[in-house]
Amino acid sequence: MADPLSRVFSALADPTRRDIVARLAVGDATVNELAAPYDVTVQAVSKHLKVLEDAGLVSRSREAQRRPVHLEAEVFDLMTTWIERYRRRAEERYRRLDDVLRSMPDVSAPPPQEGNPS
Amino acid sequence: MADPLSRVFSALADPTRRDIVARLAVGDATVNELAAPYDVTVQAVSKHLKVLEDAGLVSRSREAQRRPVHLEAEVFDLMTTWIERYRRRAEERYRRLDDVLRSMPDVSAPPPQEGNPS
DNA sequence: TCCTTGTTCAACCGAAAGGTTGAGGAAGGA
DNA sequence: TCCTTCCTCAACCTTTCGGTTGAACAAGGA
Repeated sequence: MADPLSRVFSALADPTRRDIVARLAVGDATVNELAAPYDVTVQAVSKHLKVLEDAGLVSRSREAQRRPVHLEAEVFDLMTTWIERYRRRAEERYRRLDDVLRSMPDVSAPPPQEGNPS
Repeated sequence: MADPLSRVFSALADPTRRDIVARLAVGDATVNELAAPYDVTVQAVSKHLKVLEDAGLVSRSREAQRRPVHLEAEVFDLMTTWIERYRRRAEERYRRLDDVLRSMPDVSAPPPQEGNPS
């Protein structure tokens, strides 16, 4: 899976990885510390971290034997930019439809008040 | 995969599905219309739409034989809320560390590592 | 009624994801 | 030097994912 956006979304699609991100938002941590709360092996958590690292969400440094993991906030922008773009369009489109409906001569049909278009 | 957040992130982890969302931001479309640009079968696109629907990103109505697909913008909030929360925390933490570094008398020794609750 | 169009369901396939165990590398400390 | 700690790599297993083909269902139109 080459593209960065897919990697980020995919990385955050796993609840354990989101949990790890949440934990790292508090402060840097080592793999062992991160693995403690879960009943999976340290190797599994190490794999999760690799996924997060490949997505650019996390970086690892070296400090004696330890490899402290650090959360990188910049990549989040990639997602929010994408999301905002299409959400804005969808909402504009919805608003426009709403306007059209509102400006229509009332045809005995119920008015488009509190619109749920499903 | 039960939780809604995982479903949404997972749904958008696929480039074809993001493409479909982009297409739907312009306006509603049928499965056949959505499938046209890709060289996969209509069934494959139908599956993609099911994933998007299960994530709440899309809804399908009925209109004669056609099933027009509609983009639902609300679910995006689920993601942005999550993302913003941890990005903000990460940035605060970064800013705080920055302040600490800036306010430190320049010692030649390595700085006291920032709050790591181990 | 039968046919055509649009869509979904079911079964299958290969590749990738997420987990395991076991071994190995890197960096101190005794 | 040898030992211990922390971490990653490699091989394997099972489940899920994205795709296929083939059949079926739903709703007009002839």
